[in-house]
Amino acid sequence: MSVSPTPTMRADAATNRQRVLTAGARLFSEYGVDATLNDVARAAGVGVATVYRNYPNRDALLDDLFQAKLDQLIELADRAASIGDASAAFDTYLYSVMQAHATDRGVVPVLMRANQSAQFAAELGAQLGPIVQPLIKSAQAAGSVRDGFTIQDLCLLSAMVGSVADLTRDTQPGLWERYAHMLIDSTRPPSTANGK
Amino acid sequence: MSVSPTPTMRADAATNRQRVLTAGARLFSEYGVDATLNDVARAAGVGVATVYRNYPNRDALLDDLFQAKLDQLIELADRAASIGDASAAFDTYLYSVMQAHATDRGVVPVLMRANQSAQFAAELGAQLGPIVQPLIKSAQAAGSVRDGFTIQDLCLLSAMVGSVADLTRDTQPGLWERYAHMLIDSTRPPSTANGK
Amino acid sequence: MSVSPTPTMRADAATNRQRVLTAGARLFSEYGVDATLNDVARAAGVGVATVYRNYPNRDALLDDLFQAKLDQLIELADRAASIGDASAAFDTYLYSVMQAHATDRGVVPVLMRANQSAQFAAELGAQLGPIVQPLIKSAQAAGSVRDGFTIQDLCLLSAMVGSVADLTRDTQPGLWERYAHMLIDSTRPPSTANGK
Amino acid sequence: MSVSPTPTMRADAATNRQRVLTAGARLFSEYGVDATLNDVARAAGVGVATVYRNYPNRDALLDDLFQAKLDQLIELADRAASIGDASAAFDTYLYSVMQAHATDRGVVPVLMRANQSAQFAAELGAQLGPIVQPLIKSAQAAGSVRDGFTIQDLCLLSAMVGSVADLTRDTQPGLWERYAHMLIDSTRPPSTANGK
DNA sequence: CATGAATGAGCGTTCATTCAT
DNA sequence: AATGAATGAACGCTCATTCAT
Repeated sequence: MSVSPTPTMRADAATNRQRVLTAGARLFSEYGVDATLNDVARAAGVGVATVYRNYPNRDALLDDLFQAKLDQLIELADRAASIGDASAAFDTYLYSVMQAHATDRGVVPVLMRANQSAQFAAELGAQLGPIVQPLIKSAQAAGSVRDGFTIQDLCLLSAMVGSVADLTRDTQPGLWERYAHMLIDSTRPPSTANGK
Repeated sequence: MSVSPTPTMRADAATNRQRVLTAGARLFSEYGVDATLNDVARAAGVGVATVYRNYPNRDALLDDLFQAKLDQLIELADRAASIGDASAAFDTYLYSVMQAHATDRGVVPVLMRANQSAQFAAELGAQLGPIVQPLIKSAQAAGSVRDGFTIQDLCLLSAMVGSVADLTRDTQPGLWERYAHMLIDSTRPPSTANGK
Repeated sequence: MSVSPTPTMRADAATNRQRVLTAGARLFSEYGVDATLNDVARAAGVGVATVYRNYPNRDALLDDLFQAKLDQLIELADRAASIGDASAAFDTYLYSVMQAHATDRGVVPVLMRANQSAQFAAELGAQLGPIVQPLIKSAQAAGSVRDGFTIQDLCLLSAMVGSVADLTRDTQPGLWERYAHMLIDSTRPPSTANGK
Repeated sequence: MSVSPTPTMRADAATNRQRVLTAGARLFSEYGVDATLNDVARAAGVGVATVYRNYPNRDALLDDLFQAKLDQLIELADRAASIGDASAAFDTYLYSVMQAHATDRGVVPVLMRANQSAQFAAELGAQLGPIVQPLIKSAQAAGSVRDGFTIQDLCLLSAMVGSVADLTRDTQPGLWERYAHMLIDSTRPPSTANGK
């Protein structure tokens, strides 16, 4: 006796939604957010209408991608959190996020909607905060990150690296790293005269 | 006693060309480079074809805007150069460029073509270099700017501020200044154990 | 029992493609090849994009029309070939092709691309040759067509009739027939001193 | 001492009109009637408005070109008429007109408006008739041109050669001559049983 | 009266979104 | 529920024609 037809279909539907999401992430990552939905559909191996069944419009897909990207950042944070040394953990995390921004053309436009919509901002804070906040706090306690450094700083510093990468990708592909390091340095506490 | 007879007729055409340029600058500044040429024409109060007469294609307009923006930066540099103190001059210049990026959405996409085309890069270097290079050198000599800091750094740091401004304009309009200061700080020489 | 499942869906698409083709043929036939693709779309009762889905550009539509017109000529040739008398067969064919050119403004510009592109010329030769060549050969053997008469002659003679029809359609609709007969006569072998 | 200013200006105006006409003739001849009026103006070395001052619209220029081309045909007729032998005179004239059509892309569209407007037809008949009619008549009297051959035949036969030239110019530039000869042959009287 | 800059309707084409199958 | 063909508004751009100089 089958477990009713719906579960099966749900699985199918869920699969399709996931395929669209994955394809969208990949295309936006490689070609930027200008990729057309037809391209996404084709890449996902489904019809356009399937995309629209799952996402009423283009933005809805981006909204969902937001969560996906966010998950990615959380994953990175979890990994960094497992590092013993607080300073290293923070640096690792910040650098990995910067790298994500630099190599994935989709992160900025998808994720930074947080800065344009309170809803996204709240979402990001709620999900990322509990993991990243401690990372920052610990690093501050360890003296490797200045006071007043916030999660938003972390996000925007990374976005900046992403913007540099965007501008220089074609001509100087690795250049973003120079600025990544500069920005990481800028998170350090201001040096006092005699160290301490 | 008029200098030459032709300018009379050109006056109108030149006016229109200028109106197109200005309108383009304004639209690109406010709404980003995605503004359509029809929009530019409407904003300039001229027909589409007038835009196309002056600028055979979209890029040509950007090219011209490039020069206009460049002139703006040169103007800023000249002003800064007139400041006696080398450190203050540098800081003033960098900040003013950042401000330009932050308040004008057109600067980055128009000016940063330098990072995508050798020709623009050369132009920028040739025109800006002679004025800005001394600014940097003097500040380095004065010990307020780290060695290895280049004009490109200056451009990209400013572009970063522009990207932050882009992302936060709607919700936190003045936020870019926070990052402007952070980045200016990052141009300082690394602190030695006992400071200065 | 259906042959295959796909045709079902294709049916609609194929219908539309056919409608576009037909509308194109009609418009080009009546108004010449200058008819716009928007006109074709409107005449076909479909949106512009439907035209573009089927034919990425104007030439693609002409390419397809090329084949359609070619099929028409082949049909005419087949019909003529079924006539027993070689001379009558040739005359019938030539006249019918001339008639096609005279009454359909689209034939010349669509079909005569053969004279501008080797590819089309080859296609035309390959498809029409095997049927028309015998027609010519037989008529030559029967002494009603001069030696040296080629398929190209046949095409160009017909095109000429088309051009006359074009020029005189409005004022003297049937005039082309006069020239059709003149040209058909010009295919006869040169008369020898003592006739037959 | 100037002969009053107006005559001078008239001369200027007439000169300009002539320059436009000449430029139009040349451009249409080389590039076909699709050449833009701006092109014509530039080629004539005048502003567009000067073109429009002389010709209220594009067609008006073509109308005037009509007369120019007509003059050309008259000139050819005059030359042919000076040939002693009636048959040779006719052949020469017909061939030269065909040549004009074949080498001048403008002749057909400009001159053949005669077949689309009674007015032009009348004009053509009135101007060309008195010179060409005798040419035909004499050739008919000499037995080298069939009865019933008219001026219109002459025009349309030439137009046909022009159309062939148009179609084959790019790939087989000299081919039109083959058809010119064929068509000239077709003007001969039908051969009787015993020839001559 | 000559100039050539300006106009705007219209072309070919693309893409987010809808709808028939 | 899934497909992909169909839609039409909108873009970049051209050119016959008009108008300010």
